[in-house]
Amino acid sequence: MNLENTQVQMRKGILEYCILHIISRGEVYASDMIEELTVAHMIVVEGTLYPLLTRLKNAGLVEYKWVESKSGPPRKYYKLTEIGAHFLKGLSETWDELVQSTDQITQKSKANV
Amino acid sequence: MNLENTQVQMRKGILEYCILHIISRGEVYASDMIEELTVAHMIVVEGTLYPLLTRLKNAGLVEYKWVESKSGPPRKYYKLTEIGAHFLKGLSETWDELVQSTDQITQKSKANV
DNA sequence: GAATAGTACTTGGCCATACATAGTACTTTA
DNA sequence: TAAAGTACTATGTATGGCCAAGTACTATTC
Repeated sequence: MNLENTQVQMRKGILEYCILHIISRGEVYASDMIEELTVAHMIVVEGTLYPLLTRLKNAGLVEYKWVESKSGPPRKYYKLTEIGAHFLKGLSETWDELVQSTDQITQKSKANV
Repeated sequence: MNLENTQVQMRKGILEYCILHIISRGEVYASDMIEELTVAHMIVVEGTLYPLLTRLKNAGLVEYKWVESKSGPPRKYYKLTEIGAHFLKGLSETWDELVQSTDQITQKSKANV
């Protein structure tokens, strides 16, 4: 039980939420997502992202289309489905509640952080 | 992939953080913790909490003493060790950063939620 | 045009954790 | 002594992040 591992555990589920949000803002492919997550200091590697995207696809939350690239193989550009948009809404509420519950326990208030 | 399962995934790791916080505020035993978590709308069941406490104990983050009860078997009253207090501090920073990163991606600011 | 490098996506295995469920142990009460 | 309640323990399942290796396509270089 080390700090690094706990950080990994904390990311679970949250990553899915973040990915859906990124996709909801416009069509993107995997490398775009990794870059955006990295900018936000949420490190993600390919081996995490690609399986996640496949799960989202299989669950019908996202869909993609192949787009040819000038510099390499074609890319999968993702966008949300209606189901995905609905799911994301529910997830947002869950996240907000979770943050609120955690703040309550850790005795922080969102107002003065 | 349903909402309920994702909620479970979101809780992973965060629960450990909350438990350490609760213990840091004074000596408590398992039922106290479950009650406090329930009040904060973070549902936890015995099968989750007890193994977690055992992990924390084995990692040296918490210690306990047996206290006899007037109504039932003796209870384990937990408190943080020095290592645990230090660990909790690191976890707090991780959590704050994670919330911040997520807010950035979801385009919320903590100031006006 | 064959070899090399770069980009994008895929797959299999490992580990940690939440949860359900069943079980153990102790105390009080009838 | 049996029954009920409380506290803790143990086992098995499923999920998901991560590592590492691999596949496939394109462009570049000789």
